[in-house]
Amino acid sequence: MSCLFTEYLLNRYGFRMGRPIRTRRQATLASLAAELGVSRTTVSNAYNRPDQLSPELRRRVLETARRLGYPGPDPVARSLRTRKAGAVGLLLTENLSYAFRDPAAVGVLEGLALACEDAGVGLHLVPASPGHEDVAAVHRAGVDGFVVYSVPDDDPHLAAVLQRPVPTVIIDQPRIDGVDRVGPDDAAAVANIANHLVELGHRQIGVLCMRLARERNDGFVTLERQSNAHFHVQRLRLEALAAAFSLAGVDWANVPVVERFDHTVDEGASAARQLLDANPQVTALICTSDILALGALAEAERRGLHVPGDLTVTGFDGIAEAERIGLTTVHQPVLEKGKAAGKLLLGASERVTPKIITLPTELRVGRTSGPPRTAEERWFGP
Amino acid sequence: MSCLFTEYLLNRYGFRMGRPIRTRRQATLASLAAELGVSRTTVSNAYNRPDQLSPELRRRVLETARRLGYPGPDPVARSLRTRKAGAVGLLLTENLSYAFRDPAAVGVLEGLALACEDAGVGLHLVPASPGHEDVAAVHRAGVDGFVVYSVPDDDPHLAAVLQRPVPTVIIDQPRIDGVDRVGPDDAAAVANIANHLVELGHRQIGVLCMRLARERNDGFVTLERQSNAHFHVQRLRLEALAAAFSLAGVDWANVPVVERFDHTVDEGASAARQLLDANPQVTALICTSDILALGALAEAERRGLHVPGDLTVTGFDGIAEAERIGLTTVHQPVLEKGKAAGKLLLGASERVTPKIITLPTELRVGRTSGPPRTAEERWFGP
DNA sequence: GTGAAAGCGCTAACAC
DNA sequence: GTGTTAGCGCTTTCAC
Repeated sequence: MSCLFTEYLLNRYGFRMGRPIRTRRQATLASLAAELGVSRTTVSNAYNRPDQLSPELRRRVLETARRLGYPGPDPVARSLRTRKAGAVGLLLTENLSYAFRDPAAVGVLEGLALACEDAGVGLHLVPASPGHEDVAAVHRAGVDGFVVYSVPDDDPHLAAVLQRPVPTVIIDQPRIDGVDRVGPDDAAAVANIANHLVELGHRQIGVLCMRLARERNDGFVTLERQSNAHFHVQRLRLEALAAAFSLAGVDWANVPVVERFDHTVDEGASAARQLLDANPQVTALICTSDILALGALAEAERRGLHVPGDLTVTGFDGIAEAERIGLTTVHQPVLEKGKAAGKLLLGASERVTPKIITLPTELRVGRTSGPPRTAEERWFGP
Repeated sequence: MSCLFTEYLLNRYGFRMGRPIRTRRQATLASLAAELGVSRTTVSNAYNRPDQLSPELRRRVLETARRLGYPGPDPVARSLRTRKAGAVGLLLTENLSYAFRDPAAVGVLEGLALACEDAGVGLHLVPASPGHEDVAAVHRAGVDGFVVYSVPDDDPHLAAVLQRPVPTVIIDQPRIDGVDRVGPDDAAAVANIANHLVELGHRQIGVLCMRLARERNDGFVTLERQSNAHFHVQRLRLEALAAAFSLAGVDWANVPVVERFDHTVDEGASAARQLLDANPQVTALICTSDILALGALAEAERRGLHVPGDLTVTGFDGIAEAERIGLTTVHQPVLEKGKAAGKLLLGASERVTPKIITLPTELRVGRTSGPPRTAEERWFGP
């Protein structure tokens, strides 16, 4: 341990235990070569092509490097020369906490990280502040490609990414012609859940959805805002719901839809409260994410509503906690989504035609959906 | 949108819609300068020091850049020149899934990411495969510093990090002299929970803990393995428990401790099963993480044990789900941990004396701990 | 098996 | 306000 410590000081400050060495951090491949009386090529080879040296010479090089506190070839200089950064960038705009608090997003992140790990490349999280239009961070990122996860179609960071001369893969949204994309079959997924509710007999429904644009609008959503949503996944889900319920005779214009900017369980609860306060007749609450659904369940409990007797609640994503409590939801393979994006990107160097990967989803009926009670049952018990 | 598409193709492949341009990707700061008949400095200034140019000239430069498909200064070349990578590396060895499945780890990640975002620097996840001793990834990472999160003290990646001439901050473990560290006051935290259980009257206890070393050992843990653990946080927690219960007259040598390599709810359940099968007399299960505790609760339910009547279960970390279900646990400010590490690192350039930050923890008594039932009560009801 | 030469693309003094 | 000069530290043909 003490050895690690000593070396750390030596490398970081250029001295051992208070005894300063000539100059702080000067060792370089060239200086090492000079010290050894060999050429820079040889030193470089000692690190990158061990088979091009005699083992003995190599040992000497490494040994001297150690003595001089040379930490090996500088990664940045190497990247410049080889034109490979050894990292892929990840852009997830609009509030980092959004990403890390959502297990579905974390799943994507994990999948992507695994794919990167397999390929031995780093994953560079681009600092894209929320309001802050600090596009510079995108320009500053030394990466061989970008993965963009679920951003609005008018995101300036996205525009900056597309300007960079490297391949890009978009997960979920937005859809851009000519750019690789990985996403679930949203329309089918939502149709599934809608049909499930229709068959159970629900006609009085309400919807809780995530943000539809970059500006905050915590409250009811007009039809216009629904169809102008800049997050096309949310737009698509609403459209699919509208289609399915219209077919069942429900007038979509009368279906209350409540939006939340922040994606948290608490916001889900408050959204449910807002919706139910104004529409107590609702028998089913469709949420466009499990997180929101978890909040809706909490609110149902607070109101003393029995689920699913008094209120059916459904989610979207299939996160672990939802599964543990038996939430009816649409499961999507988030890990695979991230992995697929990673693989697509890492293999994208040569391809010219863009690739679209659509992942399957699965309706998982749990304990939170059931037929609505009749008014009679509601008053007099089942 | 179509505009984005066109530009993307132009930048990535060097042509517009199938019409190839001279050579694929040649535009560079120098070529731009040549085209414009100005010096490279001027072009550089157009991007980095807008105040050093006439607005008119700057407009012309940017306009020409756009026409030529010049995507702005190459980040890697810039990094080489400025000696700033604009990113910090994060090392979390030993299975990435471990990190992403554990909300406590995700919290740290989030905090760190927020700190980076504030500073406008990227967060570079170093691909450190589990068994794979691919230390090269550490050497290849173009970063200005490293944060190391909870790795064993004999981790080769850690050794490689300390060899790099950049500042380093370690979160949780290991402790290394001379290296900055951020962590909770583990000993106090564990003592708290131990005293809570002692006061409730528990003397027949069992412990579920996370991996203690790099090799897998799913099962009971000898005293020797406990005191040789390479993850000092786990070692410390066990030692603190031993101290507290010994004081209460419990012979620690007889306390069953079950270890799990993988950190998942399912493994927590199986560990609980293994422990309770062999020690049915146990009245309290102390888990060194909430994840394991969640599993223990599931197993208790499966066995028909009433919590806390038949079995008390405690966790560690204070993750959101634990809070929602009322788990008795020790809460630690994971987000702050990540943030503190980030700030420490980002401000570390000038400091020479190492800094240790200890974060407070808090015992949160929930619904899963209570006094043990007497044998009589167990058979005949409360 | 080893070395010399030629940059990768950029920024930062400092002079004009 | 603009240009000249020097590298940042490395890899990579291609001769020897």
